[in-house]
Amino acid sequence: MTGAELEKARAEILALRREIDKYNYQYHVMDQPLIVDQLFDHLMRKLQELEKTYPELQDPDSPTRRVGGEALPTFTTLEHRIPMLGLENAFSETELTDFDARVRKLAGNDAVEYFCELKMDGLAVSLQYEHGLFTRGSTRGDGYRGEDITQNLRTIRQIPLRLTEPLDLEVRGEVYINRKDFDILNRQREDQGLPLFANPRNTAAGSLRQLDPRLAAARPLRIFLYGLGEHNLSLTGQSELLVRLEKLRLPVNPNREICLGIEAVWQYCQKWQGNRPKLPYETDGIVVKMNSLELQKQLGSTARSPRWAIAYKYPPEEKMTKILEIQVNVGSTGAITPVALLEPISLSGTSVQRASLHNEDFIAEKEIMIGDTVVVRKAGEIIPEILRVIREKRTGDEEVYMMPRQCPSCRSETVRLSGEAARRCLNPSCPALLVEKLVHFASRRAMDIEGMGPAMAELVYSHGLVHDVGDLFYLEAIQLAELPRVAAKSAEKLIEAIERSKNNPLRRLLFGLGIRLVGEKAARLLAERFITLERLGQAGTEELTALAEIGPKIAESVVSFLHTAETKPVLDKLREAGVNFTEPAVCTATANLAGKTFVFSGSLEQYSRDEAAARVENKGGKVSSSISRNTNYLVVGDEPGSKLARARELDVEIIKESRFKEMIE
DNA sequence: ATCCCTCGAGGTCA
DNA sequence: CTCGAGGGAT
Repeated sequence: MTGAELEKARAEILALRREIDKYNYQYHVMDQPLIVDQLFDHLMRKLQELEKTYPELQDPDSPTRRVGGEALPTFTTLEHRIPMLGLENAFSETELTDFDARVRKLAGNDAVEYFCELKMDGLAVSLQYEHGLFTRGSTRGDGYRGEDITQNLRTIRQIPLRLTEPLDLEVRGEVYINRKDFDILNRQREDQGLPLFANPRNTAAGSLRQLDPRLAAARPLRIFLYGLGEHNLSLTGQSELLVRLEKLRLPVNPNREICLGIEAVWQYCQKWQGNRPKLPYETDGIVVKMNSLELQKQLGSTARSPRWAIAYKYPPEEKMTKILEIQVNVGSTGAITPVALLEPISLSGTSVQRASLHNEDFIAEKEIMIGDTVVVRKAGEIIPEILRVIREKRTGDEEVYMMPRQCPSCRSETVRLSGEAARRCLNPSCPALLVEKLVHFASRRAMDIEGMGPAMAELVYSHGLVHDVGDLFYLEAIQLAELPRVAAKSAEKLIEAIERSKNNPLRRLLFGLGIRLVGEKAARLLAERFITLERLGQAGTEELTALAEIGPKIAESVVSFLHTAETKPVLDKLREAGVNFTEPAVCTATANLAGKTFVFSGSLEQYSRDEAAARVENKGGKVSSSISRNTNYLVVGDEPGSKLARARELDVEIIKESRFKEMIE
């Protein structure tokens, strides 16, 4: 092969790629096919052949390489350098007006220029481009870290693998599926005898979580981009930003508008609420942002959401159905919760068959009877909720419901402690309660023992292998494999998972023990303060109450748990088995401030400068005494000095003590 | 009074 | 994935 030949091939390949990218864009983003499909396929085949002949000319951003690579064994997580926060919700005009009032107060008194766009009912994702090349993409996750779904995102034809400019940029948007495409997909599945999908949103979510990108490629995923993460574009307004994204050939929703003042926003909301069924995709509301990026920055964010934006949510669909029966569940705290079993109805795209009745006061207040016809809706489009009874529909066959006086599991008497809404089973050896405790102990946020879900917990308990969480650590694979429907392989895996869990930090153990009122937050606080379980055990209520955010109730609950007769044997078993009872001083998993430099100005309420500095360094960050371009955050306390102005000059992010506290915790 | 945590809830898809 | 009631802390 001569050099000239290679050069010729290179030129041809580049031209082909550019051409295909153009047609792709016209077809998938602009919805205006410029050429017939056969011609497009022909070009693709030609490119594929050329790339096969000249492997040295392969390129990861070639249109032939959208579906590449192997199925992943598992997803890895990616950190969002700038958190992907959710939005606060507004459910009425009043709540929008309240939002407007807050914004005007913070930004000055004029009518605010708002940027309104449709809220897509899909999944938020982040796309990273380096020098204009698509390198990484992830889900929103908890807002701070998401899953790396690069391979799947690459299969979405609307996402350019190369931008029209060589920019470093993180764009954020929503992946969704058109209603029509969803119907076609379901018809295909019907033909293939596969189970049908329930709605576009969950299908999109499931598709992005496919480990094999070829499966994701077969789903009709689409995307609209609407925001930025890290970037260095210079822009002044939200609407300008979207135009800029369009120029980069990123797909952007055209149904957007600038509205001057909140009345105009409300009209926009109503207009699109009316037009909702006409849209080719599903929307669940309107996103309202301040258009000025300058003002956005000025208003900043709270821990969970920006102050300069709100999501107006359309009122949820309501339907009538019948209560067939009322069931009671026993929770891991002994709380007995009634649940209504409903005649199945379809609501917001899913089938609804159950709804929580919370407690007996709820039932009494709504005057709910078995057999009643009730109005149901999905709160936030997710959780089924009973709104009210239609009394006119009563036939006289309805039955009054009484919460059971005896625990459905162990028959011991249920009681309602004064001041509590829940009726509880107080029998510490109630089977339902013990199984729930096992499940909680093994759950992901607690000891994270994979394979010990409700079914397995029930199995090992009912076969007498495990009576409390301490017994878990004495299980043997052989015992498990003898249980019905448990294979040798899964038995071994479970034993391994149990073994691994011995190394968990104390906070997970504390949380897992299921001490009343001690959730993740309190468990962590206690673990970090006392370091070992022994030292926590020596603490009295006064010492605990002295801690911020631990009051008398939590303190009492902790002390009584640790000293009650039932606890000791469990802790002995855990200790004997070699379960870790200490909290590691520096947790590398949370060393999330690596490479970040902090500067303080003004006095902090909760920490001395030294303490604050120690916390930052503990997490891998650095503290400096003067502001420079390299400073990542200025933490301002009471009466900040000249550093504040300097930080504004240099565009250093300014955070309050509360935000700082979150970062170091 | 307010903010935020705890706890229990449902449905879908992997 | 997400909500809502209850309740603790301040």
